[in-house]
Amino acid sequence: MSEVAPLRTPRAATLRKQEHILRAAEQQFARFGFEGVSLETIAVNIGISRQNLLYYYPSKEQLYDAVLDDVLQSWLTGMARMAQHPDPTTAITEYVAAKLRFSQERPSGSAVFTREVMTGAPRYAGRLAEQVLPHLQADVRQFERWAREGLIQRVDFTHLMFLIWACTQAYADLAPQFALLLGKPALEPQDFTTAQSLITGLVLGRLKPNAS
Amino acid sequence: MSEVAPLRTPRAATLRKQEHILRAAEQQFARFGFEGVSLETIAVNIGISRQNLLYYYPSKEQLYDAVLDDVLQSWLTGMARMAQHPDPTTAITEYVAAKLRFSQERPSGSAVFTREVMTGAPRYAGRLAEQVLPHLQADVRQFERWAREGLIQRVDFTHLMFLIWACTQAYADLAPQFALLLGKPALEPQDFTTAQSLITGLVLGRLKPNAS
DNA sequence: GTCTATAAGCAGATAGAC
DNA sequence: GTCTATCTGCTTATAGAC
Repeated sequence: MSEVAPLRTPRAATLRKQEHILRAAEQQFARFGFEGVSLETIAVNIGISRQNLLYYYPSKEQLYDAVLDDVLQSWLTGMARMAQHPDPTTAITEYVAAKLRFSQERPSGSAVFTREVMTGAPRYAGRLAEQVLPHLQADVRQFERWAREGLIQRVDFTHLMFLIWACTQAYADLAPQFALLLGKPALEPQDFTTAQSLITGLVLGRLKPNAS
Repeated sequence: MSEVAPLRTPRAATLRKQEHILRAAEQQFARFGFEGVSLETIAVNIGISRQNLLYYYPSKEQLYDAVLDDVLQSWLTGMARMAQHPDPTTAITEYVAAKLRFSQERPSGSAVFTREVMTGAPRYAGRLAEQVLPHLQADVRQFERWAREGLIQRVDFTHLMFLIWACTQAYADLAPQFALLLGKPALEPQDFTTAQSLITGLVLGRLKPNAS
């Protein structure tokens, strides 16, 4: 009976260590994908042994799933927020800004997702459909509402969301390439500002009611 | 002396087999990245042995380099073509169309690149700067010329190219996710048509001289 | 909780027979 | 050119001492 308590309520130190492992794993999976990462690399990266890592996450697959779940939550909140704004200009501007901020502050999160999708999402197709699809549909319905109210032009809003994702995620996934071609070691805050106004301008310009 | 000929001019069968290996490798590297692919998998995929594959490509790294080089050539021709068109509307429309066609017909090629870039392009940073950068600069100069002639609005053309790449490549790299969210097993020709008019509309709408 | 030791398997690459 | 055999090293995972 004295065994029950420690199992149900892990100590703060345990939670912190799990979080630490999770972040290190996110960065490694982002760069090399599930198959390309060794638990040894993740472990030494944060100064623990491979065996100790396996104590906290019993298998490589469970660790990977935990990383994906952690990233997904950050994604969905942004999508949920857009469906609530009454004004399309504000909603879109803030959504693009939030998505780009995520790319800037946590590029690994975006990259893990992109890699998973590129392999055909074998480990994640289910959760993708169950959790992302409802939010996507809610956002598309919001676009349709704005269109009916005459606030925006009508286009294929699902594909428009795909393109917003593509543009904002590129500033995480393809950041090394962009930086290289800009002749700098890494993207600077100014590049994200430029990207934000450019992406927002592209989308809002196309949706403006009086435009063709 | 009779040894020289076969070494210098490989027979047609050899060339065909190299090409066969190259295509199989491209698909595997696209899905699983350099570290995630085994030569065994590539070999059995086309019905040869791992050792026989190593006869044609002496190492995994040389095979990977050959794949990247093959893909890069297809990329650069499209970029070179845009710098030649006198009319921005035609040039941009055709560039987007060509880029999307590549994503549709050869998604693996795009994915190998994206994966390489996402790992920080350790094997490819040099060639990226040497071969892609000149074409990017030529295209940006063409945009600047159009802007001086009053044919288009002035924006940050380098980042605009980044966004065009992001949008068009997403229809290769993220195609599985898009298809899943659209409720179909794979993207259909109609989806690429929708994407093409949407992307072209976004870019041309923003560059239209009389728009803000 | 963290360690050492080790199992069991697969990777890339080479040597040499045919 | 294609094969069998083999080397070396690294991978995930487990067993068990402390």
